[in-house]
Amino acid sequence: VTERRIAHLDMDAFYASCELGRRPELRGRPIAIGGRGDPTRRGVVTTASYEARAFGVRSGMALRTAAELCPDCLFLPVDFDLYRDYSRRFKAALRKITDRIEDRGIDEVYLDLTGLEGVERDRGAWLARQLKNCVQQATGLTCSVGLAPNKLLAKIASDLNKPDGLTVIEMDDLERTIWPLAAGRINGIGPKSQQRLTALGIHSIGDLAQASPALLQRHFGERHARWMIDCAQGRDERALVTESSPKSRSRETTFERNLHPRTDWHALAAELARLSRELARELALRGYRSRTIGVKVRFDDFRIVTRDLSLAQPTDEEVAVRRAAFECLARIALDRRIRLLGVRAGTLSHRDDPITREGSPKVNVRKDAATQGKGVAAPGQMAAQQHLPLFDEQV
DNA sequence: TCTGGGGTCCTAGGACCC
DNA sequence: TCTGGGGTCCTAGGACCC
Repeated sequence: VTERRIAHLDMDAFYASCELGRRPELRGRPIAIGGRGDPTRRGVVTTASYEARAFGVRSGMALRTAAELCPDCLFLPVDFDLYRDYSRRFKAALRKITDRIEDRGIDEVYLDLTGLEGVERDRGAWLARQLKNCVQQATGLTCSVGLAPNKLLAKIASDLNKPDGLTVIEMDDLERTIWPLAAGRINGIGPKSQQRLTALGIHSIGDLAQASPALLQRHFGERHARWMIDCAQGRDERALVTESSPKSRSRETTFERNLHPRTDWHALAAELARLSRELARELALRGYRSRTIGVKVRFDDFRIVTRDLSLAQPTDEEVAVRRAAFECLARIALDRRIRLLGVRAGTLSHRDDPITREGSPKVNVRKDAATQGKGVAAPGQMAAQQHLPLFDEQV
């Protein structure tokens, strides 16, 4: 059994780099990409150039906050079409080296270099350099590559020397290089898990490796604990996932100001209709049909509520999507101002798929505040019911 | 007016079926 | 009267990732 050689490739400050590729005269200036490119409006930074990062600007930060930290920062609106184009180009270029590629979003991939020509010479470092050259030639952009015996370590490695990095990690490097890192550097350990680990006195990956398995099991369950221990030991046997079909599609909007469920009902309903229309059009365009339509609401206190509805038959039609979406919304008790509204289509099948099941889905009504019918209906609920016919018939 | 938009996967209870 | 054990589907929420 020969050890695998897995690379993780991550584009550097991707959105910002794409913008600079199109407007090189901005090079050297602090720039931040996010929202509509207007820091007085609602939105967050998706990517900051390294010059902007020097001022403390980070992704996820409110645009307004970024503008305060870095008054000279240039703000640009998100242009997904441009980034998708760059994304296609670097992935197509890499595909000439190997087709064993796992797509991890717009700016990341894993590649399995095991057995490729030239890989045995220096454990893959030369090939990893070729990956970087290849991306550079195809896009003019830099990336960072991690090379390791598995995905877990390759991912950690690619993050160690950014930007324009190339980092090789072997099993022998585990204690020296990996164990000192925070547990949150493991892909899959996010803020919540990190906080729970900290409460147990576990900070680094090394702490995790030496923690009592029984303790971890008590706090995280058998499966999760097993997984964390394996990660801390650098163990990861997962193969690359080179093919996958989408599970869901969605559309959502954060309003410029929080909307009142009653006084702003017209705007809310119009937005739900618009999102439904866009979603249906996308389904039809891509040849998908959905059997589960859902709605998501984020209130002004950031609480998120979702409602799903399974349909008798999969659909890609605007009217069916909209009707289901309004039914879902009517089941949510709208007792606060609304910040975000979204529509989701799940349980996707393809136009050409054979029909796998027929008949109606099970009726399974969950008891929640809006469906119990006790007492007075919430204002939003009444509004939703009142306006349902209007938007159902509107084309 | 701090906190986007688009995804995946997991869990868990109840319904329902065998 | 009391007692089962899967297995799947549906729904809601939550963690996490890019």
